[in-house]
Amino acid sequence: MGPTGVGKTELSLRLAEYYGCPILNCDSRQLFRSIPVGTAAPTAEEQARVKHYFVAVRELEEDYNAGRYERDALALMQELFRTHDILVMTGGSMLYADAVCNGLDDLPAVPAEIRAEVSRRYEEQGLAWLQSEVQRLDPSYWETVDRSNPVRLAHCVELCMTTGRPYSSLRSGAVRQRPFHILKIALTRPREELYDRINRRVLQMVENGLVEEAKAVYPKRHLNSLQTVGYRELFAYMDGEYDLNRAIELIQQNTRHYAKRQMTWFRRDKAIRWLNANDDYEKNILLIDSWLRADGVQEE
RNA sequence: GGUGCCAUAGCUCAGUUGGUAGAGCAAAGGACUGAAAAUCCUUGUGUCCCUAGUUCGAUUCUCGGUGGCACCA
Repeated sequence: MGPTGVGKTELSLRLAEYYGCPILNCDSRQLFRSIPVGTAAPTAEEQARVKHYFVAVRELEEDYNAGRYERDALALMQELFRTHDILVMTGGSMLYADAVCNGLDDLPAVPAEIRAEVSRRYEEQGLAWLQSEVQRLDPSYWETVDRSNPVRLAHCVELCMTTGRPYSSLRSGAVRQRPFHILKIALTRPREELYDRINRRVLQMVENGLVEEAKAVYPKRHLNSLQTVGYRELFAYMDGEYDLNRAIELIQQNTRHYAKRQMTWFRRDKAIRWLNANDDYEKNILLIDSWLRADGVQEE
């Protein structure tokens, strides 16, 4: 793991080469086809070095989420562990990583008409409607939920409507035991350096054709998969809201914001072991190897 | 050269009928079990451009200066 732009790709490639194993992508946007430039997906050359899974395997239209990722990842890992002792998973989507490591509670899929209904009433009646519905349908969740967050409230209402039960009664928060050992590693580097890399990477993406890529998917801009840094700003630019330079500045800024949110999540996870992104790859790989030995995963 | 307007938080600006000031953005911190590159929450002391004057007290009024903008020559 590690914030966007910290340098995960190259270390994960070398680590996978070292152990002779494939890489499972854990990035909620690299999963999709059609947006490789803006999501900094592994290139053809990188994928030629190491077999990758979960890269460019979903259509933008698909309703994908962390729960589906958990199931897909566990199923694949069960297969791969038949022929590999070690697997590398890399990516910055923390909810997806947590879904694989700790598991999510079993929730039914929300029927499209319920989702549409909730979304319509929220648009018509605003946050107050969501708030009063949560108070009515799930008073216990109301006590703890972030009451200004429409996404959280809507999710609760959708599940109450789908199941006829309070959403909170479906939540156990239980951590699942996995049939494999997990070593969580995160890369870090000084913030100034990280922000500088992000700023430069955005410019590089534009040189690599990000604007053209965004133009190609512009007709699909309302899809959830395209509610993504780098695309939203360019869609707004194409709508004439501001010029290209402004769009680029905003992409840089929003990417920095994203990296900051990722850092907040990492700091909370005490299981994470940290690596300095400026250290030699060799040094970091040896360190990881020693952690695996200490955990009893690798034999001496 | 003349006249007018402006000078307040990193940026754009508001405001103080004279009692040392506050919004948005930025930035920082945080939350987050199915939209998660999403969504949401918290945090605002800064020679109020400089000098002198009036005043118990000036960022606020007056004179001068400096810088910027506009108009007229």
